[in-house]
Amino acid sequence: MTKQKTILIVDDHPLFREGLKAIIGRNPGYDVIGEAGSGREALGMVKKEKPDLVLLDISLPDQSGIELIGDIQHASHKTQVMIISMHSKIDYIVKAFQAGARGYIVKESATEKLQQGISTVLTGGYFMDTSASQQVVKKLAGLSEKGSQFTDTAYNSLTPREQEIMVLVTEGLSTNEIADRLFISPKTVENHRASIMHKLDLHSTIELVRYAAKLGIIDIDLWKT
Amino acid sequence: MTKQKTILIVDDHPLFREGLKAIIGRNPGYDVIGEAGSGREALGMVKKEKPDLVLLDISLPDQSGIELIGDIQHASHKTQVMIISMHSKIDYIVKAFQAGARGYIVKESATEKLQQGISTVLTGGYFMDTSASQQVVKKLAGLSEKGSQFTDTAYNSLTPREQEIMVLVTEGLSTNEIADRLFISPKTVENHRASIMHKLDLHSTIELVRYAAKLGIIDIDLWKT
DNA sequence: TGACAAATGGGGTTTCCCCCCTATGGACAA
DNA sequence: TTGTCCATAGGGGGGAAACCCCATTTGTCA
Repeated sequence: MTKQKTILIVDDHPLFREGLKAIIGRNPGYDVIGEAGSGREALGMVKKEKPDLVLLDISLPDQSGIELIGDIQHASHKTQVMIISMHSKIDYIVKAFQAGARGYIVKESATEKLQQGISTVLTGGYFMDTSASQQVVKKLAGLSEKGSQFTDTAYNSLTPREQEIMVLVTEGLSTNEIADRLFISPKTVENHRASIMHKLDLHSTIELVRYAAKLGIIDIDLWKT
Repeated sequence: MTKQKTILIVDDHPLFREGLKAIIGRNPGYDVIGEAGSGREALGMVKKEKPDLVLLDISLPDQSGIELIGDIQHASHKTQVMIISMHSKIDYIVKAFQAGARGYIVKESATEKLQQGISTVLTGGYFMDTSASQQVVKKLAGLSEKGSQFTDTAYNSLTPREQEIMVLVTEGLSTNEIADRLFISPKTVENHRASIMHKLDLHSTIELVRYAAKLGIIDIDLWKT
C-alpha cells in the first residue's frame, strides 16, 4: 500500500483551516497531520513532522508567507509548498513561485481545483489556477506592449539588412566578426551601423544594446545563464 | 441577436484544419470564414475578412507563426490570435504572448479546452492550457535561482568605487560623463574601468553590460518603459 | 525611362575604448 | 614602521567605433 501523503495547513483563520481539512479529508490518500496559525508555529511543525506538502496562506500575523517558503524548504527539503491566497495580483504570484512555491491557488477556487492542485504538486508538477494563470499571461503579454509601441516607430524605419546587423551588433559581435559572417566588407557593416545609429538617434554601443533590450530584439533572459 | 464571431484557421495540414472546423462548428456562435495553409495566404485573408479570431499554427511552410502575429494585428486591429502548437516549449509560449497572442494551446489538448480557450479569448481574456501553464510556472520558478547567485562572484572583488563606476558605465554614461558627475579626472575613470575589466575578465563594454544584467546589478525591466 | 531606396564599398578624421606603464597621498593592519 | 590596498592622476599606443564625405550596382515602382 502506498503511504499516505502528509499535509500541513497554515492559515490564521481557524474556520478556513477547518474547511480545507474537510475537503482534503475526502481523499483517503492525504493525511492532514497538523495546522498552524502563524509563521513561527508553522516552521516548528515543519521541522518536527516534515510533511510532504504545506498549504500556505500569504497573509500571516507574524510574517509574510512568501518569506516563509524559503524557511520551510530549508527546514525540510522534501516538503513542497502550495500558496493559498486571497490575492490574484501578479506580484504575489511571481514572487511566490520565485521563492520556491510549486503551486498557487486563490481562495475563491472550486474545490476540484484544490484537489487537482494538491495532486499536481505532490506528483512533482507545478500548478496555477485559472485566475492566477490569467494574471501571468497578461503579464507576459504586457512585457512587450510597452516595447511594441516603440517597435512601430524608429526601429521599423530600419531596412531589413540594418535590422539584421543590429541584432548581431547587440549580440556582442564586432564589426569584423559581422563582416566575416555576412561575407561583406567591414566597411559596409560600419556604414549600416552608422545608419542605424542615425535613424535611432543613438550614439554608442551601450545605448544600442539597451535600446535592443528594451524592444525585446535581444532576449535578455538568455544572458542569465 | 448577437452576431456570430468569425474565425480563420491557419495550419498547413488540411486534415487538422478539418478537425478544428468540425469542433468549432458545433458551437453556433462561431463561424469559420476561411482557412489558410501558409503565412502569406493567411495574411491576405485577414486583410479581406478581418476575422474576430485567428487560430494560428506556429510552424508554417513560409514563415514562423510568431512573426505572423504582428502582421495579422497590423492588418486587422480587432483580430485576436490564439496559437495552436505542437510544442509546449517555454520559449515558444513566451514569445507568442509577447508577440501579441492572446491564447496558447497545444494540439494534444482536449476539445473542451479548445472551446474554453476560444471563448476566453473572444471575450477579451487570455488563455493558456494546462501544459503551457506548467511550462510558464516552471520558468517563473527558475528565474530567481539564477538571480540569487549574485553574492559570491567576482563582482564582490571590486572595490566600492569600482562598483559605483561600473553601475554608471552600464547605465550608458561615457567616461567623460562619469568623470564630470564624480568630479574626478576622466583618466581616473578610465583606470577604474580597466581594473573592472581585468578583475571580471571582460573585454568590451557590451560584455560588461551583459555581465551587469546577468547579476541583476542593473534592472533591465526599467529599460522596458 | 527616370526617380528612388537599398546594399555594397571606400577615404579620412576624431573621439572613445582598451591595455600597458608609473606615481602620489591616505588609510589601515601587521 | 612598513607594507598593502585604494583612489587619485597621468603617458602613450593600438584599435575600434562614431561621424563626415563619396561612388557603384541592383532593384522596384510610378
